[in-house]
Amino acid sequence: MTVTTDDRPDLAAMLLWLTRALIDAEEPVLAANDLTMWAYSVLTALATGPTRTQAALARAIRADKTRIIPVLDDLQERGLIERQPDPADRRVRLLAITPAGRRAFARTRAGIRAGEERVLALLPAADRRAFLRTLRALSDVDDVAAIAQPRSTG
Amino acid sequence: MTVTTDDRPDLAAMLLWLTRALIDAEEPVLAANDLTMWAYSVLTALATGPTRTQAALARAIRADKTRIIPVLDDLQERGLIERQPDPADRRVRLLAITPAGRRAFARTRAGIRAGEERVLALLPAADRRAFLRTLRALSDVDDVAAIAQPRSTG
DNA sequence: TATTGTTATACTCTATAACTATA
DNA sequence: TATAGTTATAGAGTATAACAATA
Repeated sequence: MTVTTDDRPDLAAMLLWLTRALIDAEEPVLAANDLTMWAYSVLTALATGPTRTQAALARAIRADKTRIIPVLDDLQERGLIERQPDPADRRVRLLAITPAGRRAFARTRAGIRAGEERVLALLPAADRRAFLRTLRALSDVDDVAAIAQPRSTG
Repeated sequence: MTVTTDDRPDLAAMLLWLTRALIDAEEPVLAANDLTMWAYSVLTALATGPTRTQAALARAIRADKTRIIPVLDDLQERGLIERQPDPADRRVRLLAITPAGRRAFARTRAGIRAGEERVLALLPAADRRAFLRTLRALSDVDDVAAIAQPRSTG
């Protein structure tokens, strides 16, 4: 035989179902902290990364630049982030998370991580470590989509 | 310290990015075979599972029952599936994949698996095996969302 | 000429409600 | 009274185009 047909669902299908289930499970946690998934995504990027401008933020969280504007408006109104004009480039608005924003982020992430722990607890410790390590490696890959294309090394 | 804050992105975030990249990569394969993601999903269920009715199919692929009707119409018109009234229950229409549908499915899945192989090839063989095994275990879990909820064991 | 941020709009996707025909 | 399948519609989510300000 020329092709090995593993008797398993497609990789993307398995990933999609698992991801959807986790995101569904996180919804109540986000709601309890008055955050949408996008708002949490923004706080995460500002709390953990060097993001400064809105364009950089949009790239960091893989969102359209127009997508996040209402989100930023809301977070700013609630005092969770700050937006200040950049004196060096007056087109740009510099973003920063506030102490209140950092607290909201920490609280929310703790809830989300707790839910993830309950799922990961289904796995033997060694499997769990290996899974997280490999998943992290794959999600660190620059352009998975390009690698999946034929002749991507042209 | 009471809580271990792993220095990593949230599980769901890593999964979501990886999944999106894979699905993006599969789009050209699906297009080359004149199938949407939902159509491929339907063919997969009918080719690999015991699905018989539309309601069962909708449950199997986690879609709303109204969601798949235009998809079934199209697949039937193209001769890739058959829909026949069930003599035992005249409300029901029994679904079946045709030989042509089976060929289209096999061809498409081969293309999708090839793309997945290129991504999985980034991993050491042992990591790859462990990742697939664990992912399969997690995606086989009945209700991940319920497990992620606090007090789910009531 | 290109980029940042913004608004408005159009488009896609999905769920909801309402219906029929059967059970 | 409940279920399978269908249709039409409304809602949410997203991207696109066009704009003003600045580089």
